[in-house]
Amino acid sequence: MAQEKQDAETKIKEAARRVFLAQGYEGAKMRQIAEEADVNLAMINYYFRSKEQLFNSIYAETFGQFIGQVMQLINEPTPLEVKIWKIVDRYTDFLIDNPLVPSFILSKQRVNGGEFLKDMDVRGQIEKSVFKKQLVEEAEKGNIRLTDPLQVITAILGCLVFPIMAQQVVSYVGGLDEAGFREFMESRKQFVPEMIMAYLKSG
Amino acid sequence: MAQEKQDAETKIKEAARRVFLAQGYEGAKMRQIAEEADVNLAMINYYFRSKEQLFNSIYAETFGQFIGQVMQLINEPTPLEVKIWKIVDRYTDFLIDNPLVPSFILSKQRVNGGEFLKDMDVRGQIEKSVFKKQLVEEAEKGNIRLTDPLQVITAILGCLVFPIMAQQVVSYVGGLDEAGFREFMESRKQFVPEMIMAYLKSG
DNA sequence: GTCTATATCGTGATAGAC
DNA sequence: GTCTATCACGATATAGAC
Repeated sequence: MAQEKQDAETKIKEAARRVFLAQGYEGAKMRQIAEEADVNLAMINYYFRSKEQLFNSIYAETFGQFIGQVMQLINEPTPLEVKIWKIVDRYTDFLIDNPLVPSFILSKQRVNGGEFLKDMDVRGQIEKSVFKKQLVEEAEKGNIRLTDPLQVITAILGCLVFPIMAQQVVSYVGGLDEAGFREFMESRKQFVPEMIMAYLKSG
Repeated sequence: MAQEKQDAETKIKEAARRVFLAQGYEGAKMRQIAEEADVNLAMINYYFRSKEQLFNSIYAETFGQFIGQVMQLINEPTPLEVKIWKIVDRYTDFLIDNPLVPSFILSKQRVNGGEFLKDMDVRGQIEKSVFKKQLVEEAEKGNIRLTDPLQVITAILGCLVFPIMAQQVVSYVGGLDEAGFREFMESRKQFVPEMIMAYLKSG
């Protein structure tokens, strides 16, 4: 019951987000967005000048949320092992709720993804992140092995993002229905942290 | 110097493969394929009846190669640990040479990917694969912990496929140029097997 | 701000000569 | 088999009334 009567701009953005996420830039049609927003086609060009600008607006927002999510998790002031479990847990939930986000972000990535990254200073953020510091400090203390933080982060993200993007394949191979796939992702919340910690504590 | 003068059908297929891989189904234009194949636009419709049939032809071929690659690696009659190192090594090389294949395969996946999987009996192949047998047998012998093979395979694939798909992001965050990224993937050939083995031998 | 009507162009596909 | 010319359609975008 929040706001039955949204303004046109909001309705357009929400519809555009749905359509772009599902169909991609080329696959998305302005007509479909207009229809789903329950708005005239001309209205979209009134609020946003073009399809491309509409897309960029959606993309920047989605990308920002995504990166913000990762940054926040990485910088939480909890001990390393607890944090890894928490990152995986929260991030998995996010992906289950937003399964189309990864492919959406990666789709335009090779076109102009670099700009967004620079604008948000993603590199600096990660460079000075609590997570990276912890990996170095714990290694110096001899609690874990010394590793490239980028390898670790990429492993965590890949282990969670990939099955989401390849849900159909994973489900088919494992003979899983929709509930079965969710179970698979749930048990991944345990598998992935255990794997990461096993590696860090080995060698 | 193999075949300077290819027949039109082959030239079209090769051009279509390049364009579809780079642009996706919607983004690819028949005119561009024709130009890159150095062939008239009408020729494409002569050999393949429509854009969709051309795409399906390319997709089936690419998907088949990809799955074949995985199947072959998984079924090699080498001991488990050696095999894991080998799978990662070969598969990484394949991805470096074909970085666009994963997103291409996953792009149409939610549309009709299921059919291809059934046609190739991917599920049966994996079910009776040497790799799965080995995971079970080694666990029974007490050499490794008991795990869901699907979790392990998904981890390996995710750890390798994700950085390839997200090359721009990874490179940016790590401050890597193209050579640096290749190095990153090379060192991943060691990181990933060590991580998997550390997990299997732990617990 | 919101609508209808329309301009303009790019697309996949085909007809038909050679 | 290969070409040129063209159709038919759907796309984005805009003009202009209200």
